[in-house]
Amino acid sequence: MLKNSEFVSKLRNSGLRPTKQRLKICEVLFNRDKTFHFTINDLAKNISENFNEKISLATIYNTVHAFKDKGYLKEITISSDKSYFDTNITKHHHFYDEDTNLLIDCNDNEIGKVNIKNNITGKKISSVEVLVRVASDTQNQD
Amino acid sequence: MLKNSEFVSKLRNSGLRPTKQRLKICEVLFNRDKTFHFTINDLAKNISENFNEKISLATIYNTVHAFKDKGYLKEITISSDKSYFDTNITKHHHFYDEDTNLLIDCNDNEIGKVNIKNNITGKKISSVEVLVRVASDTQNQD
DNA sequence: TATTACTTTATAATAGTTCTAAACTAAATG
DNA sequence: CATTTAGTTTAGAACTATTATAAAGTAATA
Ligand SMILES: [Mn+2]
Ligand SMILES: [Mn+2]
Ligand SMILES: [Zn+2]
Ligand SMILES: [Zn+2]
Repeated sequence: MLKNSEFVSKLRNSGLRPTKQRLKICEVLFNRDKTFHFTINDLAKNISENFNEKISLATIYNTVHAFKDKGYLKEITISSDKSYFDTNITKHHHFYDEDTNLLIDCNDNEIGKVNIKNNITGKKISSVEVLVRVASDTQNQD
Repeated sequence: MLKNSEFVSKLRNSGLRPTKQRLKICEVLFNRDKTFHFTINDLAKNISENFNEKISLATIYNTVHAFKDKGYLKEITISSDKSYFDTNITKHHHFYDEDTNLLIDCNDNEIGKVNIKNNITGKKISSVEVLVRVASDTQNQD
């Protein structure tokens, strides 16, 4: 639940100018109680339907990628034709509901720590992500 | 290391006609000692460069998806713009080398069993996949 | 205020993938 | 074996998510 002036500083501190478009996107993404997952398309739709402002799709892409690069968003890839972004930037894992196409955060009550016994020689681990695909009992359960 | 007549039965048993194109793709994918990972593009290139036969890209897509549906291939999604297929259809996890863009299989010596304590109510787990991204020490380590 | 660097925008380009429909071929039928 | 049927391959078009372009606009700076 941040407010406008805080977004201005946040952007300035990141070397990003606080433009009208970026502030609107900040508001939509970060001015909430809970984190959430979205696609670029979700975000574009949200802005065009719920606000009078129009932000070009290119700007939405640019801004989301800029926010990702600055570490304010994480990208989660589920299927090759859809990319999700996550306002929860802490290390966490996901359930993916194949019936609803929704991502659901896991916490440590749900998935224990992943035990990596051996890493590739000469390489550093940049991330560890678990994806648990779920579907209703009556569906195709590949 | 299967041979042609075995591929013919395998395809027939799956309800797929053993066409020249499918048998060639079987040979390229399954007539080897070790499993491996590939993209559609890798496969198309492999066939066009190493064999005299020409298989249309549409057929390669069709066949790879048919093989996936029959459970002879697994699909692994790393990034939204590239989809990998895996001839190793056992449950296993992956390292992804961000420097080389290569997928590397993990076995139980490398990643312990993932402990899922609570699943979503009313849903069945269809898969559990761990992806460990690695990069060389000197790279950007997000 | 004037200058500069960055940003937004519409639109074009790109690339992976899927669709289409005609030609082709394996399997089934008689 | 000849015919019929259903499944398959193919080139190319279409589709869709994403990125590139370059001109107009805006924030920061001098
Ligand atoms: Mn795509
Ligand atoms: Mn794409
Ligand atoms: Zn999340
Ligand atoms: Zn693998």
